[in-house]
Amino acid sequence: MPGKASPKHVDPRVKRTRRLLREALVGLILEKDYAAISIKEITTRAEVAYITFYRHYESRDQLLMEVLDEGLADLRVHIDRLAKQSDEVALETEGRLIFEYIQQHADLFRILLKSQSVARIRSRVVRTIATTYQKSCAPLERVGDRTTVSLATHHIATSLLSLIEWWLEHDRHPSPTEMGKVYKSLIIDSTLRAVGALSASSV
Amino acid sequence: MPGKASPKHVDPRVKRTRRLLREALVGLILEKDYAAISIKEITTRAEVAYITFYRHYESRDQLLMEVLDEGLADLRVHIDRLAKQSDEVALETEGRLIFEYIQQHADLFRILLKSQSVARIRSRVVRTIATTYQKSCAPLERVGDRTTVSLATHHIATSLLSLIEWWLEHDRHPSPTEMGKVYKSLIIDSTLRAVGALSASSV
DNA sequence: CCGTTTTGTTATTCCGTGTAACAATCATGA
DNA sequence: TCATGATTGTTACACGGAATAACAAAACGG
Repeated sequence: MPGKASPKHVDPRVKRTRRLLREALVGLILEKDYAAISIKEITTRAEVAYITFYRHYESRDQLLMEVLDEGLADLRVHIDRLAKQSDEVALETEGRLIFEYIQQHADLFRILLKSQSVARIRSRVVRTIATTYQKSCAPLERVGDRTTVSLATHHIATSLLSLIEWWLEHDRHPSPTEMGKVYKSLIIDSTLRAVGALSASSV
Repeated sequence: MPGKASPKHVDPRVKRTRRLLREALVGLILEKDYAAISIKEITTRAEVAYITFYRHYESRDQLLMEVLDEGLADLRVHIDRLAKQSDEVALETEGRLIFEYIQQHADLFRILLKSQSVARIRSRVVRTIATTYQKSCAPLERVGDRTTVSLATHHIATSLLSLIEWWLEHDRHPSPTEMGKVYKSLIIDSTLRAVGALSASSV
């Protein structure tokens, strides 16, 4: 993680202010369209002076990034933990666990999907998920062709996000167990089979 | 198409103004971020008075809708024409034709994908494509389960958009012929196979 | 407790939105 | 062709948010 060094003891006022601003933004995103949220609205809800926002962030997007980075780091840990078991545990179970996790963190995912409307953030999330699968999915590692791997991981990442979006929009109707089956057959199995067919015919 | 009746003879000044505004927006979207485009910028480039914009559109998004509706109507005609041949022509060829079409209309698709950052517009585009496949894809019509069909068409639509995005970002590197193979195996074949497996196990 | 840092208050500048009134221009049919 | 209605341009205005500046008040940390 390239960036500024993280000092051990941050001023408690700074920690508090940043937390209040993050919480305010999260609340607002769940209530209304992200594009319609003003800095003033954020600071008012956070019970913080207007200028204080600019003392910590350059823009609304930067604050959103910080919020999502926290959530994605958590998600990544979760997926990585699952990936280590992927040889033993069936893919169907892996899928079920993913959707159970989403169910428990529905708010985070609503924010994540809502903020897909910000192009930069969307591509960042896609890249994060794609990288995770590239590292964790053994069959993909064995494919030599870089283009095919790029295509496949991109497809998996966007398809998974799309599937999650569809699920949340349908009030999480099919159970996580059923969604696990969908995840396995529609996303993972399908992609791996297609990758096999494509690398055989040398794309 | 529900809406206001379309009179045969529109005032030429109105036609001209709306065309100028559309062209100005298209040019601007190709140059910079959609969110950063102001009404003033649009009217200035269109060489039209500021207030004239509001005499024709309620918002920037509405103008963008009009731009995309034109392009999507064209695309839809193209896809429908392909669909009618889909029994005779192989899916691989259908995919090749789609990507050749995209290559010829790269600007339109760049705009379409860029404007995905507007949530409302994105879901509208997804719905349009999904509906097209629902009507034209024979194997999907035979599936009784409405949830599965909804899931499958949504998956096809978002996957296709995602694939197009990936392709344009990679400078249209694999040829349309190769992309046709990808389209067939990664999107259509995969989805249909998965749908078969899922409806068999009754999702 | 005192110096440092952070936060709050107030004011200011700039820019975009959206509306209104009136003048000028254009289109069209009698 | 020319009179009438519709469209466009010009100017002005109110409103709100973005972003910055200067100074006062409060809180931290040693």
